[in-house]
Amino acid sequence: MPELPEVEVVRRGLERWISGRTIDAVEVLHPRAIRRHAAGAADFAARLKGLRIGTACRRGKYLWLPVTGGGPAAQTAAEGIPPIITPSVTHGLAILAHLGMSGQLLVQPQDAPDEKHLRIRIRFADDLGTELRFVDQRTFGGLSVHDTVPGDADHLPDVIAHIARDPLDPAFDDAAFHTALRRRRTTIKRALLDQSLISGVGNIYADEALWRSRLHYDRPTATFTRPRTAELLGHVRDVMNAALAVGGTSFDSLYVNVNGESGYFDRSLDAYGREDEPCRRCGTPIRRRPWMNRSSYFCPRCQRPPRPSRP
DNA sequence: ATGACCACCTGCGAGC
DNA sequence: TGCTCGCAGGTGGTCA
Repeated sequence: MPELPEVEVVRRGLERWISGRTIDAVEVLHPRAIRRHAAGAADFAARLKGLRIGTACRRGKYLWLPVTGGGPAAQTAAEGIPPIITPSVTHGLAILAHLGMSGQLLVQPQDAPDEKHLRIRIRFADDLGTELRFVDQRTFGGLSVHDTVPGDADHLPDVIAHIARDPLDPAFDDAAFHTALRRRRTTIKRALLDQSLISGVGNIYADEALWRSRLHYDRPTATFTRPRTAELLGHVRDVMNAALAVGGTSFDSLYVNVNGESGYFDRSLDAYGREDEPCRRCGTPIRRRPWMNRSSYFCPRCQRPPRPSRP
C-alpha cells in the first residue's frame, strides 16, 4: 500500500489494534520479507519475543512500532544470540515496516486461514484472539528491527533518518523545501518522488497534485518561485487529506486497511489512471506518457509542457 | 557529489 | 486454451 494516505490508514489500524500488546511468537515464512533485518530471520523472531509494542508511528511511507521490554525475558528468549543493541535509556528498538508495492499488515483472527502470500506472523501474549500478519505478493516490502535515533521523541529507526519529513508532518519546513527544490537540477515530478526531499508522495498523488496545480511533470524545479511551490504543497496536502478522509486509494483488494477494507479515493482521482477520459476542468482527454518505467497522467491543455531550455 | 536508470518480484488482463 | 507482452501504488544500488 503505497503512498502516504494508505500507509496512514494502516498506522491508525495498528495503533488501535496492536499498540500496547506484548509479542509472544514470531514466524517468518519468507526470508525476503525480513531482508532489511541484517541478522536474519531467527534473530528477528527471537529478538521480538516478549517485547511490548508502543505507539504506531509513520514518516512518509514508512511505518514503525517502537518496542520496549527486552529485559531478562527477552534475553532468555534470544537463547544466547548476542544483542545487537545494548539497552539504554537514550535509545531503543523499533519494528520498521515498509509495504513496498503490495504489502499488507492485517489483524486477523488466529484461526483465519493463511493468506496465499503470508510472509510473517506475529502472535501476542494475550487472549484477544487476533494476530498481526504481513502479507506481500511481490515481496518488495518487509519488516526489520532497528535501533532508534537517540533522543528522538518518535523513536525514529536509524536506517530511515535520511527520509525527509512528509507534508502532513507539522514539522515539515516549507521554506526549506522550496530552497532544496530550487537547488536541484531536475524536474518537478522526479523531485516529488524523491523521498529525501519530501516523503510520502508516490506516483498517484504526484500526478494528482500536479494536475490540481496545472503543472507539467517535466517542469524544471529551477523555475519554481516561492508562491508556486507554496501552491503545489497546498495541493499535495489537500489531495492527501481528501484521500485519507475516505480510507485511501485502492483499485483492487491489494490496498486495504488492517481489517482488509479498501478505501474509496479512486473515485475522486482527476488524473491518475484516467487515460482518454475527459479532464474534469476542460474536457480534454487525459493522456498517459511512459515515464521512468512507469506512467504519468496529465491534461495536455491544463498542464502545458515547459519550453525546451537551451543547453 | 548528484542525477538517472533498472533490477528486484508476482499476478493480471489484453492480444494473438 | 494458453502463450507472451505490458503493466502495477516503491526503493535502492549502480552507473555516468
